Amino acid sequence: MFDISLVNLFVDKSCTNVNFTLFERAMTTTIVWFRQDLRIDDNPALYAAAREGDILPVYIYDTTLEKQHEPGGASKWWLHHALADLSSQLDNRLFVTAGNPFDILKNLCEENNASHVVWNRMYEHWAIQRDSNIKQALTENGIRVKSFNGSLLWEPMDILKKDGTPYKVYTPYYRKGCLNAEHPRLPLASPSLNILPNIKFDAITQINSLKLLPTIPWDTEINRQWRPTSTSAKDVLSHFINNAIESYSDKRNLPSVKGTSRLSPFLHFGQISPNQIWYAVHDAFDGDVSSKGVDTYLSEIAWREFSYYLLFHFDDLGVKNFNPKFDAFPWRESQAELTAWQKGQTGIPIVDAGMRELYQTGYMHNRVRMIVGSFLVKNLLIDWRLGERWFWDCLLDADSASNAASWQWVAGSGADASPYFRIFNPILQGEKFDKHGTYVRKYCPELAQIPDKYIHKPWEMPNLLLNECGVKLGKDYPEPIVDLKRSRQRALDAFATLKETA
DNA sequence: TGAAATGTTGGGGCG
DNA sequence: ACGCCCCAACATTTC
Repeated sequence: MFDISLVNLFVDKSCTNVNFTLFERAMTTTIVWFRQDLRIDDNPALYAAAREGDILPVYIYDTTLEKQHEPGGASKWWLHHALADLSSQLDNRLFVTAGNPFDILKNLCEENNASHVVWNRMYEHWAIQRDSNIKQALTENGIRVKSFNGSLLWEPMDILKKDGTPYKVYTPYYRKGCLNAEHPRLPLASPSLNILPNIKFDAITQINSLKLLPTIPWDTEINRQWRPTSTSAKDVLSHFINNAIESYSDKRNLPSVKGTSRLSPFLHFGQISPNQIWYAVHDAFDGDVSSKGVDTYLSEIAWREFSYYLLFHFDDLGVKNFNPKFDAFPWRESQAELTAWQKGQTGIPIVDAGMRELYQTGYMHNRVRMIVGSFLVKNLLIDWRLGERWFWDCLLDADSASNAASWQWVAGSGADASPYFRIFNPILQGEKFDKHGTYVRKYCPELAQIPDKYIHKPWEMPNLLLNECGVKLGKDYPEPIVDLKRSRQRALDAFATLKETA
């Protein structure tokens, strides 16, 4: 549960309207502290600051974070490029540095005679606490501080049940809570900026000094697949709206088809806002968003909101079972099996293809995320938190809210979770969503010659035929590390022990 | 936003 | 014509 006084410090409802007036004085210098809002358009903090006077745009790589809150390897890669992009849009006058945010902000205020600091809010508990402390300390130093909502359609504290408590189930949260609440803020125009100081930084050197890029070049495939700029985010969005959204509900589950928007990393870093997405979709369909594909897509955007909502109201979502019954769950410990899963060497083709896609490209198709998650938690009985950590390190779109909520959902320990007995059969999932093994063949090329009939279960193939396809199980491709049928039963048995103790 | 086990139905082969 | 079995196809229940 959250501390209400902290929330009050953190929230200032008076500035959630579009037509806010930030400060009384006509001309001021305002530090805009960029965090996960790396865009110029529809940026409430930047917009408010620009209307009032000069701005000093700053990005601080926070070196005071606890280890588990530091961005993972893939995230850092994206951040590097997103910062370079933002800086170039700010005429190479984004001040990039690393250290303790409070010290840096305070010094910058003094050096530049800046009297105001603004930022867009984050919703992790540690970030709320950090930001509250900074706000208080700066205020005590005579500096005025305002925070804004730049990353959510609906503020978590505004959507509550009639009894004043937060929703725990997605559908009523979205359909009753969100859709009946005030409409989300319309996207803000790009402000004209008067940036101080009037010098250009060597942006690349500054950003390079954060050492966000990998020392060994594992990012070649990632470089090929992604353009981590805010311009690219808009292109990706309009391409999705023009070409794919209407068939979204049919194609979003097919990992060999680009049927999803692939906007998640842009959203995570705030290179595009949910408001921009929301209204671009509404505008494209003249407000009629009732068709299957469009409705399904918007409800996925709302799942992201729900994840932030849960993280805000239940701040240890990423580390503690939402359903405490799971605290007694008999997780297995097997480093060998965890490693096999991480490296895509489980012997189950659709699982291995997904894990290899993740490792090679920094991304995994959503349907496959569910399949590999179910496999880790249910077939291997490995704690969902270990899966969460691996995704955190490998995903370009790693996001503490979505990651925590989704893993708890998969594990069955979360709010509105998939019931524990819903155990995916990766063979059937493969046959259903990757019928011809296109996806498997792409990421498991050693299986490329295997016919459709056996592509999701090569161990059932007669040895003679396997030889013809050039595959020797246990050598070219692993034997399955678990028996699917037996491990399914083992999971059900393990789950049954919870029921008895409950 | 499951899968497997179990139950039901109905057509066709066959004695 | 009839009963019986088989089994696919679908529905329901259970985990």
